Amino acid sequence: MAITLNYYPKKVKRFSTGLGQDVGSLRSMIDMLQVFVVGSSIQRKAKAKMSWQFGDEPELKNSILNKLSTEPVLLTTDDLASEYPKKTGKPAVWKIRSVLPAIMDGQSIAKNEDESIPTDPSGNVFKTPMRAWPIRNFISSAIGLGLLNWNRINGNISLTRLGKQLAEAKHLVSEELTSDELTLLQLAFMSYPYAVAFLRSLENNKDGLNKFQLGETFGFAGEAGFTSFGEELYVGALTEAYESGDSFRIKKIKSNWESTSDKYIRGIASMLSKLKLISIIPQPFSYKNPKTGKNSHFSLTAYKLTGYGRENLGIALGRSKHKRTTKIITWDMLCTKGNVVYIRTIRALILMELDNSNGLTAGQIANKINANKVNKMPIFEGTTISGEEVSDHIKGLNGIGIQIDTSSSNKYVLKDPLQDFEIPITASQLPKKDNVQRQQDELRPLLAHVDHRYLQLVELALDSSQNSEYSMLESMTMELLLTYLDFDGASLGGANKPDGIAWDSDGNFLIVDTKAYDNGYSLAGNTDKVARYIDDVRARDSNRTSTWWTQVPESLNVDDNLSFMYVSGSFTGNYRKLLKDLRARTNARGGLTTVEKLLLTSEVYLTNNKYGHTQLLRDWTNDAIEHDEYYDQLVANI
DNA sequence: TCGGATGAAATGCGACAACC
DNA sequence: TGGTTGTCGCATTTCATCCG
Repeated sequence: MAITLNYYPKKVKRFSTGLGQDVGSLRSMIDMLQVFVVGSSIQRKAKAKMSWQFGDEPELKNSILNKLSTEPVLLTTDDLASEYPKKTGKPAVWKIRSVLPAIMDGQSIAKNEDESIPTDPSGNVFKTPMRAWPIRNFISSAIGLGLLNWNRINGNISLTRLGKQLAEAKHLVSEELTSDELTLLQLAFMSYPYAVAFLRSLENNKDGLNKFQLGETFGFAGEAGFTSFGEELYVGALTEAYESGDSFRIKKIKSNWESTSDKYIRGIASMLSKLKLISIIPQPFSYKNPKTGKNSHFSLTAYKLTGYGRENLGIALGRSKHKRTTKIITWDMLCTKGNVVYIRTIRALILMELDNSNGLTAGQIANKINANKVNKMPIFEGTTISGEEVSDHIKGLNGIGIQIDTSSSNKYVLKDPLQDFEIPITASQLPKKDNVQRQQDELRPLLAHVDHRYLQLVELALDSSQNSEYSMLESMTMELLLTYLDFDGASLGGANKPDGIAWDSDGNFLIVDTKAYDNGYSLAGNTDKVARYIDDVRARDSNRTSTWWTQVPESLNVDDNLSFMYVSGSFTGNYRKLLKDLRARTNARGGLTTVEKLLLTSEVYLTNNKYGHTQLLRDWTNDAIEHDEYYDQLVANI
């Protein structure tokens, strides 16, 4: 499924992705990408500047330098953009405490707090570093453009494949783009919904549109976070100022009368024009000149589609022979201000329902959302969605560049393929979600290599009604071990036999006991059984009732290399003492493994080459049994 | 103007009190 | 008494215009 609901146990770093207010220079954007390329010229420049400009935090500096030379380069927003706080009325601090300020210049000459001018080691004055906020906007836009990845769990930012291509393309130092860069960036922008929306608005306007006209339909128009001054107000005030000949007021209006949406549009326009997709033209407005009494005119900047723009729009919209581009949507783009979790969730669910259908009416979408399991979440606070609300949201989604058409039967149809994205929900927002789904949602984003059907283990481990001699929990657990974790062995089941046995080419032998209990598995009364199995395989006595041990290769040293493992959803009772007794009694390593731990260790095993059977068996038989005792460490290794 | 810059509002977060 | 909720003050994030 393209859109998934993921549950996060812990707080995740907040970072608003998709749009950027202050992004103008594409050269800075590309330079930023090169920071992620070990040994690139930009990296060398960054390191050189960090050597004298970095604040007095050697550990922080070394940590960043280390990350810069470790492939793949992974940096958090703090590593990339944090700054020393600015004091009101004083110049921004020129000392840096992150990497991007080292290569991204601000607009003014660096000043000390007392307004004196510092010099660099060569004795020259230098530009003050770009502030953290504009830098964050660059990162945010690069994520929206599919050039950078942002990992919500650990906050790491890394290059995408396209980002790497662009970072390694032929470069210039000036703002001018090489043809390689132009090609790659045009491709990126045609997957960037805002840019497509922008071009689409211009398509049928031969005379071009100014930022206010574009603002009427741009983004979630009119919402907080997408405010526009509006053409009427702006042009009206400017006409008045011109007619009264008030040049101070003219200047004031021109430089200050701009709101969020207007700013976004100017930024996107600036980039699209550098990509040759639009041209910038003057749009005249007439007024009566106060001195001459004749009609005169002033101009606003307007934007017009170029031939390249029309061509690329055709690619984005899948016209003629082209296939529609996949549009990049992030959860964070779906609302920026106010009750964001609620609104983003609703909008994401609308997209999800449309993505899963060939067309739905507003009422049908509302019904589906109201019936959705996540509707039990407190973030919905028991409210229900109406068809009218759905229609409003869809209008906004069209505004950010996702094309949702209305069919003749009043059905909404999603035209764009969407890149996979997630609806992230954190623990505090979901206190009462039932255990199974909650834990599955929590694990899902962590499991990149383990097949997600094994998430069923979570459900099976808690459902004691499923217990039988040949339980699903047992067979799935053994299937995981034998199919994915490179063990040989068998799923046995039945009386007087272990649930499962496994061994590997290193000579390790493992007895697996699984049991499903909704309230946790207690070892009390369940240790004798496993002790007997251990004795069985060591004794190899053919007179015993069960001779399951004949399946175990005789080459294995079951006296020294035998381990046992209990698998369940959770464990209760005084299991530490019972486990210790059992280990001593059998002289074997052994432990209790929750299905969560089983899945996480499996993921680590499949992810990390250095984590083999030795580490796997150690983790299955150690004393880290409760969630808090293993979770952080395992997740850190994924 | 372009390409960011900025003070302040909005929001999050830890700690500790208060309240079932 | 224990677990949840309220709140106070500080920290971080994001706005909404501002500006050299």
